[in-house]
Amino acid sequence: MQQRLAANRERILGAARKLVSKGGLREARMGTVATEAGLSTGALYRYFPSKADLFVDVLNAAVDHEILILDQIIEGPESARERLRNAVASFVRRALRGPNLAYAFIAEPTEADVDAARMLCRKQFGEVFKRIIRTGIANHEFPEQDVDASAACIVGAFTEALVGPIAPSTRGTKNQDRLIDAVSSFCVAAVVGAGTDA
Amino acid sequence: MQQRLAANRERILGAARKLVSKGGLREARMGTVATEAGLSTGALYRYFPSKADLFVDVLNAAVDHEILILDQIIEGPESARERLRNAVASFVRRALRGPNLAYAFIAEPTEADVDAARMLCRKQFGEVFKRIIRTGIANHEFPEQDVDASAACIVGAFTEALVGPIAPSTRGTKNQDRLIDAVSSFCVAAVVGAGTDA
DNA sequence: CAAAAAAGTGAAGGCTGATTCACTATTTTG
DNA sequence: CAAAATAGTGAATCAGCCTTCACTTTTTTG
Repeated sequence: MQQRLAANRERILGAARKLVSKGGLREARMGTVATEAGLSTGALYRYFPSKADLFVDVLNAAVDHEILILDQIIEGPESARERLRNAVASFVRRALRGPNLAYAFIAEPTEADVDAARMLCRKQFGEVFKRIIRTGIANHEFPEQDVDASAACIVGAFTEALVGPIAPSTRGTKNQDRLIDAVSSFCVAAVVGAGTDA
Repeated sequence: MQQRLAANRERILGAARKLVSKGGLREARMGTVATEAGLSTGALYRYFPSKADLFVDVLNAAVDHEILILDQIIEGPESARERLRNAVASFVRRALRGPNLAYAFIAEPTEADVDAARMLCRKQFGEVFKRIIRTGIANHEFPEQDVDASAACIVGAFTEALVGPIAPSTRGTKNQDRLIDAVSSFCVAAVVGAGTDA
């Protein structure tokens, strides 16, 4: 019975995740989540106090997972340049593969409450990249640069390349690999060469 | 009397612009626009068939203006690298100065209708950057690269650096200049060095 | 097993905000 | 100037959705 409850909670989160990854927050209705989870709308409110709470949970779970993976890459033994490249490539690859959850999510503002959480998540991603950049500067792989700005640019760059309207079509594994490579090359080159031009 | 009408239309557009640049689309209500313009809500609908139409007009006007400026820079006589740098710097500078209209705008999705327009605008910006990149590749200033991806990355990068939550605080002219420089250096370095790392 | 507690239901309520419309005010026209 | 046309008003309407709640069903407890 405890199990039933826990299972329900999971089913709700799963349903919410699924809906977001399909149509974005914009199209995620509480009613649909309920149906998808096999419950009534009212029941949702025994598990989550509000829509915002539910989706903030979904968001955080997804992002935490992603951050964990990035952290591992960042901690690796390779050169900073290599780690930076891997981090970006990994993020992009995962975004293209899996049902693009965190990604559509990260790019799409909505109600103020969820939005606050979203911003925090982007900041978290930024922090990860700041870390590698600092490391690289410390051991002279990268030139001195505005770390905050560079991190913001990196996050912005791959986000736009992934979900933005400018994004090239990502049909086919061939194109995906090409995109992964293009985006990570872009970011690496930017960080390696930043400041050069000042 | 024709004048009165034209003037009203302008006042409405102006009010809408003002509200968006202050609080974003999210907080722009038709009623507020009306008040701000010195009219009643009903009157707005004699000038624009719907909220979406009104704001699409506002968006397009702002973006057209911006594109025009970018185009001029792109057409200039400098090296491709120089023009790229100038284009990015100009965009960022203008965004930081003026009431950040197009910018908050470009970054913030809403109803499907307006959103479609927003995506088109981003695409337009992308096109401009593709153009310089192609030029630079043609005369061997830049290495071969995925032009679509690079353009997407550029637009994403400066957008995030400007309005994203990662964006460093831009209080003070000093910081602003620093940011302008950091972002344009980042983009130039990326394009100049892209592909190097493949 | 009966009573109490907990979980679940889904239609009704409420809120926010765009859009409409019956009406008034102003302007044009003959 | 009277009549017709056009502009403008703003309260009422409508729509979408989240949230609540009076009630039913299931589970726990003594």
